[in-house]
Amino acid sequence: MEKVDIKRLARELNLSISTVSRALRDSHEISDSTKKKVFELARQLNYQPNPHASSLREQRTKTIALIIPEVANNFFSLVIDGIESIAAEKGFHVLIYLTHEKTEKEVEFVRQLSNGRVDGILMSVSGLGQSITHLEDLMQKNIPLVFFDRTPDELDVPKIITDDRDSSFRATEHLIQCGCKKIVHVSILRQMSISDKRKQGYLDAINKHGLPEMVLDCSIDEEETYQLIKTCIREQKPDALFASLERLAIAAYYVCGELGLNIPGDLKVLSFSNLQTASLLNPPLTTVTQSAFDMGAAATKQLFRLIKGQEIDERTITIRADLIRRKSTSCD
Amino acid sequence: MEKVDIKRLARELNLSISTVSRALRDSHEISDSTKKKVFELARQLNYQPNPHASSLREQRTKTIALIIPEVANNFFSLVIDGIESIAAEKGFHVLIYLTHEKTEKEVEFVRQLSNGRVDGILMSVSGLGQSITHLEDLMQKNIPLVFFDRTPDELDVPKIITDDRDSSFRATEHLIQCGCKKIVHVSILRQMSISDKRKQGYLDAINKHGLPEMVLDCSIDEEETYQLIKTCIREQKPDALFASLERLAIAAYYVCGELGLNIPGDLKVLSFSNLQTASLLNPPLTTVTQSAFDMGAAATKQLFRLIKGQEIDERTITIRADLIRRKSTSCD
DNA sequence: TGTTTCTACGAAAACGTTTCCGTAAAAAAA
DNA sequence: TTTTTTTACGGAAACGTTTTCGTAGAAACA
Repeated sequence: MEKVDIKRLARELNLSISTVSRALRDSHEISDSTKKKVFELARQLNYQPNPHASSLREQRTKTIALIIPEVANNFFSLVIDGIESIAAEKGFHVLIYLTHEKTEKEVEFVRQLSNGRVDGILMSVSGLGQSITHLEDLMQKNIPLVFFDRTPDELDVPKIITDDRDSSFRATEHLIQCGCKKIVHVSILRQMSISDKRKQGYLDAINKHGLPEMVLDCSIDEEETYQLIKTCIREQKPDALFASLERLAIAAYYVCGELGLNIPGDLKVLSFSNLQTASLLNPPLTTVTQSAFDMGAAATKQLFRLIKGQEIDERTITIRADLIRRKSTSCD
Repeated sequence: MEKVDIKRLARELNLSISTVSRALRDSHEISDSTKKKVFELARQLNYQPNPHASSLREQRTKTIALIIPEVANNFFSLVIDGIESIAAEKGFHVLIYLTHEKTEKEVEFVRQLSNGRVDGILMSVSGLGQSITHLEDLMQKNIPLVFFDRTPDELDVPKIITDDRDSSFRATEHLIQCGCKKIVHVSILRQMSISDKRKQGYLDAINKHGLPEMVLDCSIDEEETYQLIKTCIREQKPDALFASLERLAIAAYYVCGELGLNIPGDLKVLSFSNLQTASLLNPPLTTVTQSAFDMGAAATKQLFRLIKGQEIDERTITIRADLIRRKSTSCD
């Protein structure tokens, strides 16, 4: 089957390549009659322009890249949904890269993207607190770049974030209103600004009400985390556990199962989470739920503004998270 | 900041473009001394080749496309993980497309990919039973193509599937062994071969044991599905519900909550599902769990074989699903 | 010494587009 | 009628690579 490119169309129609190209792009320089002929043949042969040739010539790719730590995670899945909805609408393609929380991978991906592969990059950084020179390099190259959720504080870049401190504060006050006196905040990845903000919201609420600060920093390792939580619950006997991440709450549920503790009777549990089945858990889990889809959509819209060269008014967009009260923190 | 391309390297080193290109690709035609010089400068200036120029010239892109119905779904999230793990290993890039179960979108994506954008395509089809001419077109163009999970029976293509019939049979027998006599199989998207196979496994087991066939076909609409399940449970009073899809089991859980039915006392529930939190539900849900990560990885490996032009021995790879027994089908 | 074979490199074509520039013929203006 | 403008198109350069082909000079061989 012979290849179908512009050259072929031109040959079959006895036209020049330039004329065919212009006809396809509906240029005013081409007469309606030839346009019609070109369109007709293109349709017949199912002509599709070679995107790499176009990208090379036009110096734009209609493609964006998404770099995230992981995908098997309700938050990021929903974010992808939001991103895709906007990208598809604009006819853009989306490349996806998973760092698995490894900065080296992030550095490598960024390097790969630094020479015209994409028109812009959306990113939720892995392991913050690490070196950010690769991100600075990217900015220097003037590649449109938008961060979401996990953003580097050190850089002045467009970002989409959750009201982490405030929602954490509200969540903590919810626990306090339920009568909890010993609330432990469980967190991970201490280098992440987002964890810090959540912890800060907790601390602010705790201090406002004169309660004791109880903070547990876990590691990345699942098993170690499980043991830490177990020891904490057994020895410190908190009456509420506020998890900064979904997987920490899951671990807490298992620990309670093992220790024979009743939720919410013995321990109230609350977590940042995007679990769709939160209300089906035993017991239904009270969550602080981020609008993940909206964050993805907002980030993408912002990125398109940058790509189009438009000035952006708000460099930081904050999207409110909702506290959804369920049985794991019920008061009776 | 001046652009850094091969031309720039050549100019600064007083070499020709071809020599630089060859040096970068470590050709034996270039002396070690010049190679060293070229590498050094490339490193200094952080040279990255323009991928579109390479793709255009080489007629290969080191990019694959993934077309799936949705991403906010545990199964597909894990599949993506599996795909990415293999792709990253080979230095390939992954484009992601979501059809949201709409065949029109699938057709459009396929059209967009039909002219050299990618080296191959991985796909789980949307709404089977629809027209498949767009897939036939793709095959005619000789674009490497591998299907997984939801595959079109009509086409002779490489595919990765679950042992849907067999695992469904085993699951149904598990319910029967628990003493269930009125087992209803709930399914959706009746045009999907995968649904058919699951239903067939159920029917085979039911008939083998001389029990009544009870089949409920739901629609895509969430609310309608909910009502159908509710009516079915109330009027037909099954003692077990076998859901072909995760979301149907979720709906069943809600229905039972509303009707005040006890799981597993009044109704045992079992479902195909990749929910990570299945064991934390109330009650823990017995699942038939596909090895989603492995399916993604296997599909990608298969695709790479096609891309390399290797003959593939097994055109259909079946990956076994596991029945994980939990409390929702407990016998006591 | 003369001939052949390597070695190491340069010129240029090619990949498939888009667009700048140029120009006949037709139309409009003078 | 002559001049100017417009219309509709063709030629060729350009995007940044890779690779084919060609060739000086060095090395090997006779």
